[in-house]
Amino acid sequence: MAKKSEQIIKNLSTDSVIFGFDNSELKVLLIKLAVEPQKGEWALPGSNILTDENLDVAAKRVLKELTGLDNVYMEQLYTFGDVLRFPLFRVVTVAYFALVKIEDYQPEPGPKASDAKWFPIKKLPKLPFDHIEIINYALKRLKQRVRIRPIGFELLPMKFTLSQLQNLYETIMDVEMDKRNFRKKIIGMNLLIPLEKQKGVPHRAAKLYRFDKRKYDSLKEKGFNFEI
Amino acid sequence: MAKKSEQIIKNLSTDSVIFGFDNSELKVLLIKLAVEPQKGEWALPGSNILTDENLDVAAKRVLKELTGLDNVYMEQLYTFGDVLRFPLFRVVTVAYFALVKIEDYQPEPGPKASDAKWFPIKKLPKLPFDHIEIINYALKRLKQRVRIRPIGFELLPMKFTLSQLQNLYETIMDVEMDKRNFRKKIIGMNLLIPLEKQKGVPHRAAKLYRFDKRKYDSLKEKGFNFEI
DNA sequence: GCAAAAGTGTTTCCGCTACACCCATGA
DNA sequence: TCATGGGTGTAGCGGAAACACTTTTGC
Repeated sequence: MAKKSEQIIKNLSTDSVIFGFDNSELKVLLIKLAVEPQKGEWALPGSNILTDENLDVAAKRVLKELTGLDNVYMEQLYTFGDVLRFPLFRVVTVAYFALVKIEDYQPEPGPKASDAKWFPIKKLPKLPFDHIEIINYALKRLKQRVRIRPIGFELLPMKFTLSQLQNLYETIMDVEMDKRNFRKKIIGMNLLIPLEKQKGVPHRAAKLYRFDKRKYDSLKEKGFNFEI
Repeated sequence: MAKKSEQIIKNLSTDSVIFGFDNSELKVLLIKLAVEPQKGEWALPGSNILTDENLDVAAKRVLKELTGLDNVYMEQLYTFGDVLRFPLFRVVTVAYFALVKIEDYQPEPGPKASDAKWFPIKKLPKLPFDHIEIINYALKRLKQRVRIRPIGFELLPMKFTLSQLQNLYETIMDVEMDKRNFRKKIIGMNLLIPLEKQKGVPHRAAKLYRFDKRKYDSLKEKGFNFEI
């Protein structure tokens, strides 16, 4: 008999849009469904919520179970509940979005997924249910968030160059930026800690930086606004 | 026997934070619960969602049933699902926030509510469950939204003066603004249509305006950003 | 005529934009 | 030595902020 802790809420699920960035493209992590219906189709990682499990916890658990990912930036996105979104019965899904340092992570599908793979946001496969709508909503949210909160760093390796950072912003926001102005602005915020230089690149080595989260947190309390 | 359309989803509900503005204070509409548990307590209007009813539709229906309100600005806020938020069993609630022209509305409690009343946001009664948390979240969202989308107008009468508008912004955002700068900015957006003057006020009569929604919608398509 | 709110311009300042060339490194 | 990206400063413009007095109206 199932323990109480493994009872699921029948009409509720969680789905996550996981973004990664590989220095040139924004990507989304999808899993190949291993169970009917829709077996074999690529979809957002998602599953049911347990009756004694908080929503955020459920989202994290599902992510871990299906993709192996742990300890990533996650934020509740929106709740999608169209009556017809799931064909068999009514399922309302609380969607989350997650940001992953793509280099740190090699997809490892869990037991309920037969595969897990990064897809460029511009070349997504056909997706079941309303998953494409959820991804589009997440992308819209990401574009907004990245401008006003320093969450872009969640998509970069711990140590990154200013060019990588600029490239990230340009890709997500789909604009071109002036290199000097971008650097002035970022450096002016005093939230980056300069580190050593790159090595082994076939051009002048760039300085590496890391994001000073502690400083940001304390500035934020004093009303500082991150904005690019 | 209940029609299929009246089956409820047991573990899901919707709650709404309804804001109103009476020219000096921001207020929230609460209802007095008419059924156990918590009978007699003031709370956010909320109820179950039906199995064949979209979330937005449910939120609107519940609002109408409990408060008589119809045709108001509504937006999904966040989904609150703490395991312990409801004492009897697990209930996840999809919260909405609504903006109401307070002058147009005299509270009329529906059959499931024994009373409905506006409370100043700074003088709320003790609320059950996590309702205070939901209100605080809604307030935070309102403060953000009002700066970047012209939804403040939803809180004012159709015809309003610039001072009323400024007062609304000052109250919501909890700041003081310079009258001349405020007027320059607002008028400069060209989104207000000047109307006749006030009558019967014990001081110089102010010009009334109304918000040009059509114009805003077409500007928005061209990429215009409302921002105060 | 007085109280109360409406209405109105100008100056200053700061941040955003535009813009082009030299440097370091590995191949 | 060449290809590739790294790194740097300044001038001009425009929008934001600061600031105070006159006007209209009802009582």
